[in-house]
Amino acid sequence: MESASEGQEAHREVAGGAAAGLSPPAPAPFPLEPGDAAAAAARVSGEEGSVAAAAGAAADQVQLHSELLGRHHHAAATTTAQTPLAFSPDHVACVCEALQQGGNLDRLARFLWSLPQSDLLRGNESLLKARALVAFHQGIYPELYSILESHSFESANHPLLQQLWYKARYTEAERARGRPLGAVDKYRLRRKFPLPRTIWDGEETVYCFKEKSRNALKELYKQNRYPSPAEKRHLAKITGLSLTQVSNWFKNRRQRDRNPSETQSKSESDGNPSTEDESSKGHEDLSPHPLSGSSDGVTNLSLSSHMEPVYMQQIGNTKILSSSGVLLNGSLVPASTSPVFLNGNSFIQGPNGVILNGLNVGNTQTVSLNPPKLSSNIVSNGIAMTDILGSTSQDVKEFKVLQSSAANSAATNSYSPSAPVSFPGLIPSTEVKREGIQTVASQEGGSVVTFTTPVQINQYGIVQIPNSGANGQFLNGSIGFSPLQLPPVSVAASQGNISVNSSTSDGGTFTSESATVQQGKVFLSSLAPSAVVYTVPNSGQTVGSVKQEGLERSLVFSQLMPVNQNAQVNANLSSENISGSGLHSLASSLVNVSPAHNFSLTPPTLLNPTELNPDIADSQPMSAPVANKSTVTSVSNTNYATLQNCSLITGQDLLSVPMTQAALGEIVPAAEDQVGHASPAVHQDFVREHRLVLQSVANIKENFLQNSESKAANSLMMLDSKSKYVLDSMVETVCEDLETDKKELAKLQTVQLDEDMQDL
DNA sequence: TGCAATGATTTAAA
DNA sequence: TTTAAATCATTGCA
Repeated sequence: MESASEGQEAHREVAGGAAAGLSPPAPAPFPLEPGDAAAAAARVSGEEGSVAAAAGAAADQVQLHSELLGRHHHAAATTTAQTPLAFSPDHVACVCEALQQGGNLDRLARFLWSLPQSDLLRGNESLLKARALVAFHQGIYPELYSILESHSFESANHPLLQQLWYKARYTEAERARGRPLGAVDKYRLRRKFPLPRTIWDGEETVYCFKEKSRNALKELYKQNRYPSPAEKRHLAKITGLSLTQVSNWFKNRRQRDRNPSETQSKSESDGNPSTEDESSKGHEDLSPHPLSGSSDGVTNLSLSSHMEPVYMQQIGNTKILSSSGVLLNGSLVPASTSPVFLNGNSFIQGPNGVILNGLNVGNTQTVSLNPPKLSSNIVSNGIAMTDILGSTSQDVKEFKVLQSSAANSAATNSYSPSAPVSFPGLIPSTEVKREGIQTVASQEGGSVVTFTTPVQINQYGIVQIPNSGANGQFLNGSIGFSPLQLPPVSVAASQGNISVNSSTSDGGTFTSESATVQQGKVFLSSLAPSAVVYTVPNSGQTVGSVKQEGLERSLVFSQLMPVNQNAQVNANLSSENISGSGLHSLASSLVNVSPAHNFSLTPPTLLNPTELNPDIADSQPMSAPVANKSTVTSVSNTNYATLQNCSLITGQDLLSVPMTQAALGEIVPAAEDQVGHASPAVHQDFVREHRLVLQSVANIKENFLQNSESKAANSLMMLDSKSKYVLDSMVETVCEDLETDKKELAKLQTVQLDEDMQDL
């Protein structure tokens, strides 16, 4: 039985068949009536009456057989076993099938009875199936069981034979008990008499769904509780379930998450505490959204340096670790203490530990941050704040800004789609659909600006404000939209929207769909593959500061960082996660990095980026693998400092390009190694990130390749094209001019883009 | 055998 | 058409 519905349907079919077509067991078989086989053969050959050559030949054979039958009938019956076979085995099978399909089991019984006991027919599956049908029809259940157990049937015949098996068991039990069986009785019979492997594929099922199907459903659910029809179809395809079953599963899952008190099972929710947490937190208040993100996609981790549970979240291509009380890429994880706000690509930990982007920084490698103060926390949703060069409030007056300032009490009230109340000072993220990005940004001043004309974003990450003239009214992100993150095609936004139709990107790392407006300025930003931006809440001083010390090559903030071969494994996945998901394998791998150096962020002082790192001023080329210095490229003057370009830029990093496919569709086979890494042959199910990681870490690759099927399913999770938008206020970023770096990066990325396009 | 978990179905609403 | 909600039917387990 493949599923509950199928099982139920199967039972109904069997019952119906018993009522309509399966008459009580026939008496002793009697000879085949002349013409039966001919008619059957004609039906098989085509329409009845349409004479074909094959049908004619079959008719001849039938005539021959009839003659044999006649002789047999009028002669000694003992000659049957010695009667030469008049039909070929194929013909016999053909007739059997035809009679089965015609539902004429009496005739089928006669036909079988008439056949010689020829070795040629022994093992003929159609014949065996016919014999099983007849045995069932006649109530000779031991023979039925024997037939079903004695031959390994093709999977195509399994459903029918399974029905026979169960129905026979039911009938036997009913006769023994003298009463009809209830559903539970039948179920217990099914458990008591499991299907023989000869008519069952052997795949274990749990509640009718195969475990791998359930895992696939769970994985997608973590990413997206409201899958699109296309996603549902794809999921149905890869799970072997029907679209209805997939829909029902999501429907039930959502419902039961909403009503944990009624149905929530603590034992069955993936062992994932965040799932329960989320359900109990009323995230369902959110309107349906393609990517809920939130804490659903969280894997419980145990970090040696951390007493609190640490969750791994994957949004698109972004893997995020967080302790409780961390705002992750727009998802709020409530905490009573030490909230840490992370942008999508980096990890920062509060006073009790360090989590960097994919890095589990152990006790010996620390990133010291000033104890954050909730009252001044602002979230940068994985985006690098980008200023508008030369812009003024007038310049951006066409942006529509919805007030959403956490620090501004007057503005905070109206904004609570997903914000737990226990997170004061945080500005919750806003779900913005990709296809129609509604920019809802916070602004300290509360002004409202609206785009009346499209905003254009060129391939160099420049967002041009319409009607702004040619004198630099751009949304320029020094680490903004990279050529690879946005297609070279400018995209337009309708009025009131900032629409970034990043058709070539689907990875969660693509945070280009971000906009922030504050203090009359518009920030459109994105993370370059090598850039990291994190916001450090401080004590509320007007000038924040960041100091970095000894941040060398080994400290990598890139999402896809080279994994240190000497990495210390500090993450322990739960058994379920380990067993079921390659994604988790990846995730665990990503945290297995042990930076060799420490750096600290000291109490605030306004630092000039150049002072912090002269390399910036020198515009050290980013041609891989360089950029080995951490750089603070901007310092907020509103309590937040932004670090950028802290990455160790390597070839891998530069090629850390998210998948270019648009949705949860086909897994795009990975192009061959772009930069000549050590692992040219990579499983094609992997998305590019996987591949790149694998290229870097051979031993991880082995883990990934253990189960390609699950990897494909997990890869799906990384392809969600939707991004969350964190709207913040009070964040002002000073962007550095990294044009030189950008150009170098652009070169490399352009090459990659070309190859991506070829992949597409 | 009871009960919880889980899949399917029905109904109403948007 | 999709969703939530309620409910039924089936499954799994102690």
